[in-house]
Amino acid sequence: MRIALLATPDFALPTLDMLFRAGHELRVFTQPDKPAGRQGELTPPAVKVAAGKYGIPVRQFEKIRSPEGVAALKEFAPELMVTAAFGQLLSRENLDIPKHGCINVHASLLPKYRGAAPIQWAIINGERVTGVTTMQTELGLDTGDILLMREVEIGPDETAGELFARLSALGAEVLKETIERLQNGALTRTKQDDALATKCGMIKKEHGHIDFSAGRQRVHDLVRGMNPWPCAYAMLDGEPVKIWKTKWTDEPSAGEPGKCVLADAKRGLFVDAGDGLLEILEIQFPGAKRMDAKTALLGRPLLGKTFR
RNA sequence: CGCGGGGUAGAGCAGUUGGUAGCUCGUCGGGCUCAUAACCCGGAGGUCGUUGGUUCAAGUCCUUCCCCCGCAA
Repeated sequence: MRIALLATPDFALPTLDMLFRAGHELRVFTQPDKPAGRQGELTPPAVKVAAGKYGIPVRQFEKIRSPEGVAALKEFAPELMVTAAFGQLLSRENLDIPKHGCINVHASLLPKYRGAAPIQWAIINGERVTGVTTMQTELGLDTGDILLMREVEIGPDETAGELFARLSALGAEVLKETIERLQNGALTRTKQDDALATKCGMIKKEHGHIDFSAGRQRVHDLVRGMNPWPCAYAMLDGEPVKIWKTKWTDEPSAGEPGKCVLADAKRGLFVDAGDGLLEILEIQFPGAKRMDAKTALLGRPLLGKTFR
């Protein structure tokens, strides 16, 4: 089938790979190169790089809704359009180009977690289960009819990065099956129950500020959900300290949330999280590299200090 | 040249107004103990990122370059 893939970051790489191997006639539409890194070098989207390796033609648009974008799509004349973490809204004009319309791969169990960062929010909110949904793209934000859905359990210590990797692979699988059913005429549509819908926005750095009075589980969930980006943090002596990894303990609270109740290079770093102690396994101080807490403790006396 | 922080023993950090380097852990040897993430004694280990300079003397001041980290994008 002739398919236009609209995608940008590495979430879509397994999908790109799958479509390529399945032998579809592909063209990739993605975002323009953008400044990234310390030097602000112009960096191409991950999908563009990968497509280049496969020899798949790539077009880049600031707005696929623009006349230029629409014209480029029409020129390719796809039978199907696929979006996966594209990062742009589509117009009616875009959607009407392929006869099969557009299928979106979304990393949540719709109608829950419509929006930008479903994987991270699912973890931050302490969800035990999430998944991937393929849906018929409509104008609303992730509101179209559900085509296929697959669930996965979220591990108690799983990070957003780890779940991201699993769901991006799963996304490719689900899309593969969705396309096969489409070709066999075996695809069914299910309307979303808007009453059950929840929305999530983009993750901002401020969301990572840890409130140690929130309890062990909520802090742990936040740390997992913000890993690897942008990483949860707390203020110590007026400076932001990143908390990369934590571990639940059964030790009782000392009644002073944020306080380093135990800070020993051999035993580890234990912080009061309101309803008990949470062990900090990996930490990163300003200007320093990320390291395990016991190592960091060798040169920094944290006992008695308080994270705010 | 976007802004800022940093490169000191295997690891993490200190090193004040410039005067040939300390701490914690690890490591090696010995001791104590029923035992230990415990304790005691002793030892090894550093051309202080790199280049050039100032000085009687530089980890500590100035300079070149390299690398790491954060912010901003």
